[in-house]
Amino acid sequence: MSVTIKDVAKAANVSVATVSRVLNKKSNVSDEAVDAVNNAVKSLGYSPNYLGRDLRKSETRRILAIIASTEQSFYSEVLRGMEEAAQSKGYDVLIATTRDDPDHELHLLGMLFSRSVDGAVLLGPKLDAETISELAENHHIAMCLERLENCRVLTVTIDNVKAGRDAVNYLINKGRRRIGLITTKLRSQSSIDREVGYRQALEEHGIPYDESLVYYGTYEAESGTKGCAALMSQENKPDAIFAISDMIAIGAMNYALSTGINIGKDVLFFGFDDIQYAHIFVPHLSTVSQPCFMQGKLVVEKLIENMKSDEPDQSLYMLPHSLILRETTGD
Amino acid sequence: MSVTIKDVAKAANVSVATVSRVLNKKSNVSDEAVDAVNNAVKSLGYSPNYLGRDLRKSETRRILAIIASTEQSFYSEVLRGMEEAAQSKGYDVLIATTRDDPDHELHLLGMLFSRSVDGAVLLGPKLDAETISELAENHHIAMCLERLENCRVLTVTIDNVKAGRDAVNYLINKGRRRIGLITTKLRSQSSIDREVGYRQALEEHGIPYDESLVYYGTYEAESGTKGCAALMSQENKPDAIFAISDMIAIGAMNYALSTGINIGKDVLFFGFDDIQYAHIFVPHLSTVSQPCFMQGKLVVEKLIENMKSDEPDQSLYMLPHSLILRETTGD
DNA sequence: ACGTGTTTTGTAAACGATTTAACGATCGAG
DNA sequence: CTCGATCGTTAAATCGTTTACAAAACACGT
Repeated sequence: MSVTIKDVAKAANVSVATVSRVLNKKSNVSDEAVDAVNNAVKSLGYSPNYLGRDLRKSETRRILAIIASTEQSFYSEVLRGMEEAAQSKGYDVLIATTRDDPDHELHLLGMLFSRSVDGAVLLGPKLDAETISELAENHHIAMCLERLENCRVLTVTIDNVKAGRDAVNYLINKGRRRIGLITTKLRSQSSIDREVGYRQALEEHGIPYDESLVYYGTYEAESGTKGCAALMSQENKPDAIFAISDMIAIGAMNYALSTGINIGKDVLFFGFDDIQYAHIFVPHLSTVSQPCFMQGKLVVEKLIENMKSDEPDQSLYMLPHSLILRETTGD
Repeated sequence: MSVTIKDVAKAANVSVATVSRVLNKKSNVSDEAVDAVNNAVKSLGYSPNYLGRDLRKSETRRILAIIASTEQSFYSEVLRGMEEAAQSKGYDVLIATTRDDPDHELHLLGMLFSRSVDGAVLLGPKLDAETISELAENHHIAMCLERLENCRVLTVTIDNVKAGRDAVNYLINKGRRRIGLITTKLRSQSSIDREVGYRQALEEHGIPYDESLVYYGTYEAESGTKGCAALMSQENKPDAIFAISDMIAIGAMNYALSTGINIGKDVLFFGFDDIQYAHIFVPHLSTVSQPCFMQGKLVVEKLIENMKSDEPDQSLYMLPHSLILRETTGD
């Protein structure tokens, strides 16, 4: 059917071993042989079957990035970082989506178990810590953006507790005391951490925690709108709102805009992630910025190191975040 | 090193053929053998090496989606459609990004040439029509969202000419005569087509084409802002603006908002794509909606059909679009 | 006991590459 | 002139599966 290394060997009048050596730029091969092989390759339009090659070498030089969906443009920079690191080591990055289904996530990890990729990075896993820990014992798995409590897996993320604390501290230092929190009911560790940070900031300043200022919704913008409406329609209105994602913050601001609230004066808004729209939406949103590119780069670098070593690094790396101050905090 | 089918065979006291038969749920194998194999598999923690399997069967049941970057959340629905179709036929979808580099796009297609995937779908290719046509002669390639002039490749997209015409006709029917166009300098076929549609609509209504109403920029929101500023600061101001993407339209509206223009009355705005932010941004954006999910689904269905047939379908399928009317056209 | 037909099993040959071991040729040194 | 080292090359083993083919086991009617 299709042209194999044998056909090339025949056409070049050498053995398959010689063809292989030429293709892999090994030494010990005469100039004439090199030319003959290259000509044969070109004239036959040969390209090597990697299934055969990978089987023999038992490595594919491919890494799988498993994400929930491509919807969050937020992942984009992380993936770029991953690709940068991968490329510099001669690896490719493939992406697959779990559609928020743990079973499908497991199915995708099957590519790892069945040797179709050399390693996998989970960005926002749906599987539980124990399952992942066990799988990571025998396969090269890492996590990025999210950490999991008690998970024995190489992880690269930021300190979400501190980030939440920093954001809320900033609002407090701006003289605000009644700070609303809009978060999610279904909790990822990062949203839990951010809420913990929120509480710590209040505590540091002796502000009592008030559950009427906290709204639990979903990750959608609409949920932010609802949350803002709920918080604003009660007696004890907040004078600032911290949303655990920019999307939620933008939804919340939509409500504020529609009711004539002066954003940045009457009520301050703080988001999280610094997505593209955070500085397109008017008024521009103050937010916490994660080093996305660096996280992606680091996790792949460490993962590849692990693939070479037999004493795998299971550390938790936390990269520094920063506050981006824009109009919604009056800056 | 790792456990193979041979180890399982030994542990279960049967031949490798029997193990293979059990694993592939073939008939003609006794219940005792099935049990013995399953137990061995479980106790050894065996999972089959797909490199061996794929090599033997010379198929991987994987399809590669090649996109420019994961930034455009726009692709998300298309990919979901692709996955839906793929899954129902027992295929997986992998995603890889070209980073707008034709060389890298070719490198990724290498996965197809080297039999690491069975087919590839290009979403917004950087390679030229002739190159793609040639490659498609010997490999299973399809295109989605974008078409290429004179490209002999299975393609699923919408009729961008008609879509552009429909959008502009709508503005004209709202009584507008000076309709601005904000498009891009670096042209994809779809943006060319949309501009053609713009001209056709003007012509149909006897409105002369006025090049001072057309701005050529980039795909960024900022470019929309600049474009709007340019169009609005001249003498012959437009009374409506058609942007070839929502992102550009939102950027354009940012300028309008900052200068107190009454969007939806003084100036109407029409976007393209119906991205998530089109109905989050205030005022809500009127736009052209593509059947993203369906395009993804169809292209994979047709591609898989092609993989089974030896007379590959190279048709151009154009799915119907629709106009979404919101506040920016006064609806 | 024997042939016949039906399951169930095992053996061995692929699949397409890399790599090891072995070979003959060439060359320099003693 | 011979021996050992070096170089270019080849034949064959190997990677982990699937599967065509053959053999074995079993059931059954005669």
